[in-house]
Amino acid sequence: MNILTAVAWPYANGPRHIGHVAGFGVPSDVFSRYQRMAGNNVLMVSGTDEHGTPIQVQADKEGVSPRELADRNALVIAKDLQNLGLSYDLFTRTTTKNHYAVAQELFLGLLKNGYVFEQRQLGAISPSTGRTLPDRYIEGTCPICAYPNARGDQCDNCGNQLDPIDLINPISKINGETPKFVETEQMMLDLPAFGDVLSEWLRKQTHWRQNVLRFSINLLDDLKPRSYTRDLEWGIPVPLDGWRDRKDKSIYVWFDAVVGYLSASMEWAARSGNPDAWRAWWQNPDARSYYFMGKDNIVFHAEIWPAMLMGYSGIGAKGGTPGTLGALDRPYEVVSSEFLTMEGRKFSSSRNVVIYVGDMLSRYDADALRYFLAVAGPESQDTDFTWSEFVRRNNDELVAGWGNLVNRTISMTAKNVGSIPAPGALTDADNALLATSKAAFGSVGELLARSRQKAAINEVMSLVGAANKYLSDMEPWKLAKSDTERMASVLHVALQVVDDAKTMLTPFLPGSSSKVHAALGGTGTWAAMPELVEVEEQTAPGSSSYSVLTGDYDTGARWQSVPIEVGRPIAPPTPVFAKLDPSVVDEELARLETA
RNA sequence: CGCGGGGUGGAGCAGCUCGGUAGCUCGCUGGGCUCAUAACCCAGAGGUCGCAGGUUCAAAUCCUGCCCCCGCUACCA
Repeated sequence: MNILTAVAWPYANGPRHIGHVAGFGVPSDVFSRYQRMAGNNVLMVSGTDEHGTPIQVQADKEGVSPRELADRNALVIAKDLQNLGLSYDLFTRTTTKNHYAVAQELFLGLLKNGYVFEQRQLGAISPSTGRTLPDRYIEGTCPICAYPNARGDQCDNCGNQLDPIDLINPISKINGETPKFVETEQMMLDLPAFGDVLSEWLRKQTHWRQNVLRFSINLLDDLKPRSYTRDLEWGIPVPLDGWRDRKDKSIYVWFDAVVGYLSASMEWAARSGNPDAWRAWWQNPDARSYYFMGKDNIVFHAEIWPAMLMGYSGIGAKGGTPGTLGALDRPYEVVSSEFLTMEGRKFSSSRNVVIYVGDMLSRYDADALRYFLAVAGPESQDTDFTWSEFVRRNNDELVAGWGNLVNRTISMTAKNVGSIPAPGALTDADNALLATSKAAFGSVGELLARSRQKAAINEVMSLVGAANKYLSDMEPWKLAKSDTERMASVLHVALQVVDDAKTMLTPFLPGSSSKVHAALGGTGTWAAMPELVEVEEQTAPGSSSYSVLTGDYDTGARWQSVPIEVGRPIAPPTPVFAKLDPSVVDEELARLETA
C-alpha cells in the first residue's frame, strides 16, 4: 500500500522546542519507519512554514528581511530534525518557486469552481506599515469588565470573546501604535459551501482518535467564510490580475502552509526523476494519507485542508470540475497529539519555559528523547515533561531494562562462545519465549498501524522484561561451568529475542537499534538516517539553492523475526545507552531558572 | 449553560465502548543472584478508582448533580 505521512510544517520564527517534536515529529517518524518495515510504500513530506506576520514582525525587530530570517531558522530547524533522526523523504520549505506555483494553482482551482469570492472586510491594520494586525497582536481595555489588558480576541479576565474593534484604547503589541480599522477587499474561502460534504465525510472517519473526531465534528456548527488573503507582503502573491503585483496582499499563511503537503510531494517526485510519481499517493483509492500534528492544528487539517481539496476537485455545494492537477484525495486520518507541558507549565519561549530540540540533543542522545516521547508523550492527553521523569525513564527503563538485556546477553556470548552459538534441543521455556517474541510482531505492528504508539512500545518493553526473567531463570552463567551445550541453547534463544526486540524498537529508537544490529554481527545500514543536502530549484535552474532533508530509507529491514545466523562473530559490547547522573535534574532546572 | 481532555496506591499511566471483588511501568521494604552500565530475578507493603446521590444481586466502569486541573476558541504545536 502507498502511505503518505504528512507531517505538520514547523513555523520558522525560531528554533523548535521538544513540545513541537512531541506533537508532530517523533510520532510521524515512528509511524513512517514502521510502515516502511511493514513493506509499505511510504512518502513522508514536510518543510518549514515561512510566511506570515510573526516572521515579518520578528524580522523587523532584528532589522533583517523576512527571507533572511526564514533562511536562518529553516536551516536550524532542519538540522534539529535531522539530528532527531526524522526520516523525511523530503523536508523542504514554503518559499520555493514550486510551492508558490502549487499554492496558486489550488487557489485558482477553488476560484474557478466558485468556492472563493471577493468581499470587503473590516480589519485592523498597522498605520505605519499598512499590514494586517492579527487580533492577538492587539490589546486594550475590555469593554465588558474594564480589564486593562484584554487581548483582541478574548478578555483573559472575564473570559468573554471580543472583537478588537470594541476594545477601548486599542494598541498594537508590536509597536504600541493605535491600530486603524479599515475596510479592505479580501478573497474568501466559502467554507459553508462544504458544510454538508465535510459533515458526511467526517462522520465516516470512525477510525480516527475519538477526541480528534469529536472536536472536528463540533467545529462544523460554526462554519464561516474564511479570509484566504491578508494585507501583508510576506506571503505568496494572489494570482489574479490587479492583485498579483500588489505589495499589500498575499495568500494567508495557513492556506499556503497546508498546500505544502501536496507541493512537497510534487517536489519530491520531480527530484526522483518521475514528475508524476506524486499521483500514486494523491490520486489513488488504495493510498492512505496520515497527517501528524498537535491538537491546535486540527481545524486546519480536518476542516480547511479537506475543504480546499474537495473544492479543487469539484466536490461541494457548488459542484465544479477538478483543476488541472486532477481530483485530489482527502486525508485518511488526522492523527493529532495533545500537548506536552514543561514542569507543569505551558511551553513559552518568552518566559524561558522551554527546552529547544537543539539544546536537548547537544546534551542527550536522540534516542533518550525519542524513548521518553514515545512512552510518555501526549498521545491522547496532555502530559508533562519533567527532568526527573526523563532521567528516571532513561535510567530505569531504557538503560536498566533494554540496554542491560543487550549488554548481558552479548557479553556472555562474547566471553563464553565468541560467536552466535547453535542451539541444541529446545525446552518448553525456550519455545515459549521464542513464540512470545514472534507473536509480538503481530500485536505491536497492529498497534503501530493504529497509531497507538505508547501501547506498542510498552508491549515491546514487556518482551524485554520477559527475556531478562528468562536469563535469570536459566542462569547461563552457571551453565558456562556445568553444561556448555545447554548454555549455548539459552544464549541462542536470548540472542534471538534481543534481535527481535531490536527490530521492533527500530521505529522508536533507530540509532540504538542500529548499534544493536552491529553488536549482533549485522552488517550494512539497519536504520537509515536523513541527510541534509543543498539543492537547486527544479523549475528555475540557476536560482538560489536551499537545504532539504531527504534520504534513502529502504535498508531491507523488515517487520519480522529473522533467524539469527549461527557462527557470526560476537565481540564484547560497548554500552548502547548512557546512564544519566541524577545531578542533571538539578542542573537542568537551574538552567531553566537562570537562562 | 462555548468546546475538548483529565482527576485510579509515592510518580507516570491502562482499564471505563460490552458493569462482576483493581492492572502496568517505576519507586519503596525484604530476600535472591552475580552474566550485565550497583544492572537482573522473587516476595511484600501501599488504592473506600475527585465528591455526593441514583440504577443494579453487583459500578472505577451506566445515570444525575457538584468540585478541581489542563488545553482549545482559528498566527504561541
